[in-house]
Amino acid sequence: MRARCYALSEVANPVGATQGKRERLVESARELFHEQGVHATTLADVAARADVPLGNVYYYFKTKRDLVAAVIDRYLDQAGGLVDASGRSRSPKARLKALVATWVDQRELVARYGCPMGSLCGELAKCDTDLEREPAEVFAVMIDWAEEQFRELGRRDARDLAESLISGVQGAALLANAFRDPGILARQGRSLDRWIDSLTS
Amino acid sequence: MRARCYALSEVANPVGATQGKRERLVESARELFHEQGVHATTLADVAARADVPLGNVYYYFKTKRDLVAAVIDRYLDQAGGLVDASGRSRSPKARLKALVATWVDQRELVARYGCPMGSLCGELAKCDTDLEREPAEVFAVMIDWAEEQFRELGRRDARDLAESLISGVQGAALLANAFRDPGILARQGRSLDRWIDSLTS
DNA sequence: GTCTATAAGATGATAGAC
DNA sequence: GTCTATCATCTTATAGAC
Repeated sequence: MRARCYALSEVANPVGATQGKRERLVESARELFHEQGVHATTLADVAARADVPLGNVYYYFKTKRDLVAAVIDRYLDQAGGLVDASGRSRSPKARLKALVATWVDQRELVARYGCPMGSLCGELAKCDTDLEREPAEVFAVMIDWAEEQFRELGRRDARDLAESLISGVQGAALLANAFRDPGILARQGRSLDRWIDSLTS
Repeated sequence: MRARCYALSEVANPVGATQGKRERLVESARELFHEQGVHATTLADVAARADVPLGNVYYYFKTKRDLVAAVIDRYLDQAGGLVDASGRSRSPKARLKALVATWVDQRELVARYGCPMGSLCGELAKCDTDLEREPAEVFAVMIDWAEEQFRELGRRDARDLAESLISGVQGAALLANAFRDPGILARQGRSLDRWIDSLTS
């Protein structure tokens, strides 16, 4: 919902003076938060990557916290898109495996910097701002969606299974990052696929 | 190996003038890194909790990086102890479940601040220091140990299973932390227990 | 070994010209 | 709306008295 507000202001002035500066700032921040972490990323870093003067950042975001919130909103939208992208045409099992594949396909990036959402979540969970709980919403979107799929499979324990799935992906991402080894994510992805295939209603 | 060196200097002067100050500093740092994260924790914070004047910290640790390294070493020792603690008397399956229980028993703390080692690992993975890979050693100790247990069960795919186990625990810890819900860790712990029980050689 | 004071540098945020 | 200059603060680290 918050995301929509931001999007609207962009749409209202698509090629105007602001020229997607806000958009560039958010994307630059998202990348840098992933690569270096929120705390280690300065507003000067973000401004430089977005090719925007430092002082101008504050025109778009009153505080650094607001910029972080905007990045979370982008992930929220992305999670929604990820979930929508799994078309209704295929079977629930295929859809679940498609979700897992999203991480496996990005295993090089994940091994280098961790899961974008997972690492952001871990970092913000330790913050004193009012953002601690926000990234959990992103996971909630994915878990809810996975739960639906498991329910379509006729599983009563759909919620548990959904938590297991996301939990498995996130754990694999963490280990892959720790060891800088994309192979861990690939292997765990195959394990999860086999697990999904083996499920009976 | 690094851990032993530090320990020796303590043993050499168990109740001397330094009076375990170094020990207090490491333990305070460990707690604060867990609660707030490494980046957000200042040496002043550590000094205050350890009841040591700020300037004195630098007598024990030349840089903040060195203090972080000492905390990792403590986790390495702890991981070794955790693994040793699982006595040889019980079955491999019981030993594996005992490992899982270690996290489940601490679910309140994990839900609040995340897995101590997992969150440290995630944070350091993004660092530019030479410490990025260190926390992975802690996981390596646990994975190697779990692999042994699975091998005793006669599993050829012991390595994969060991990665799945630790990955499952870490993912559950991450979600529990994101949602501030110890229940997730409890449920995933039960799932992992059932999974271990269901394994055949 | 212990501690105070402070230097040196980085960073979030603001004021105000254009 | 845009951007420069700068303030105020925080944090690592050091110098040097005791």
